Amino acid sequence: MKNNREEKRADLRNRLIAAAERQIAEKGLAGLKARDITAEAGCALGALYNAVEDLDMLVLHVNSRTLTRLGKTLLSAAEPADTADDTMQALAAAYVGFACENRRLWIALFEHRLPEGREIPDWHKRDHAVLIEVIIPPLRQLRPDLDKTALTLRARTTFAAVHGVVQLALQGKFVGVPLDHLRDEVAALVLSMTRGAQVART
Amino acid sequence: MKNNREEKRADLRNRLIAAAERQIAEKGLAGLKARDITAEAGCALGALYNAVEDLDMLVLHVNSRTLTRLGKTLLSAAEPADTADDTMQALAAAYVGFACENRRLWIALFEHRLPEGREIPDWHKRDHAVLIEVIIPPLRQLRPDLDKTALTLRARTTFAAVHGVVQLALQGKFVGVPLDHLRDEVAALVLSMTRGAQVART
DNA sequence: AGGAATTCGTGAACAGCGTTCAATAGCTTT
DNA sequence: AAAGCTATTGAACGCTGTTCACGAATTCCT
Repeated sequence: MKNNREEKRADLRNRLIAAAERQIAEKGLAGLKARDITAEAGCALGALYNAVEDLDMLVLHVNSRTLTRLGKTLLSAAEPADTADDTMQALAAAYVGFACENRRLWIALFEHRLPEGREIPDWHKRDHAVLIEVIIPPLRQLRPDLDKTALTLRARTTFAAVHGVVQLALQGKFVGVPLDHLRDEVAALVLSMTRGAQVART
Repeated sequence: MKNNREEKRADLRNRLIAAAERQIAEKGLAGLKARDITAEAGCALGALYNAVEDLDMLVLHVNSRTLTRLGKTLLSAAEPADTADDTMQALAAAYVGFACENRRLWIALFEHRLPEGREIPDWHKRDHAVLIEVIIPPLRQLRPDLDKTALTLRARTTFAAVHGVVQLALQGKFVGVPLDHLRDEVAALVLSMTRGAQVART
């Protein structure tokens, strides 16, 4: 029975990730403490470092989970729409909705940073990709003149633009848009980007 | 001679802010340590807490300095241009330039967060205002239909959109635009926003 | 000018943090 | 059933920001 061993190991790992996720959702990334996590997961402090390399890596696992949920939300939001404009709007609206409903977890997604010199592991990078991939199909309709790499580049820019508005608003950074206007402003931004894309062709 | 007292006090304060600024520029916000700052400023550890409320507040002072420099950069970039489109492009380009040349200090501007429940003091909020104010004149030309509050709102959105692209690129967040395409992509975004604004009127 | 009063700088001490590690307990294999 | 290996434990470590009693310096008052 080697299964039992790996089973328990994976179980503890999941309990730790779940506890960390719950605590980030409750108190934010800055309020995440190793001792609280292990207490909630029902293990000793040191066990965390056997199940997972680091606290940072634990956060990355939580973030991957959040990204998976966000990806599903975006994919199902993109489906029913017909025109590229509508799809863009639906994606942006879904993004705003997810960020508002999962505020602290969403903030952790972009607030967290590895200590200088450490590289983000590939398995986590892959989970980010969906954010860009969902934008490419509608963007291709709007900009049939762009080739694949230019399209990817523009998709990143488009994502980042919407993301910036949401981020400054959600972290209450004073220069950010007030929360009750966030949806409308994002919609206006996306509209001007899609309209502008069709006119500009740059 | 009350002057001497306040003079020395202000001098130490400035040395502390300068040391913190230099160290953020060198090692980033995460590498900022109270002991290193006081060592560089030439005072004891405890003196920091007499000159300044907190490490957080020291960072805010550094950020205010950065914002003042950024504000000047933007103001002088906006001046010579004639059309609103050009002004917008000049502002965005100046913003990108400043962020790239003052990378760590610029990142600290948006990475730093006060512990939950603490409010950003007014003197620091005021220093943020310039980021929005420079956008309003050209935006008013593009959108003469909007009233003052709607204009402010749209200015925040416009800023946040550009900001988002720069931020994700500069912190190397993988979904971000590669640094060597940043200038072009921001220019393209601004173009589609200005063109889109003139067409959309929303 | 000189003593009193107030303020300031000092650095050891404290509490809290992430992380490590020798010892212990528990499972797996022979 | 015993040996061998791995996982778990929690005390201990080093580093953090912050505090505070003490001594030095400066200002104020007469």
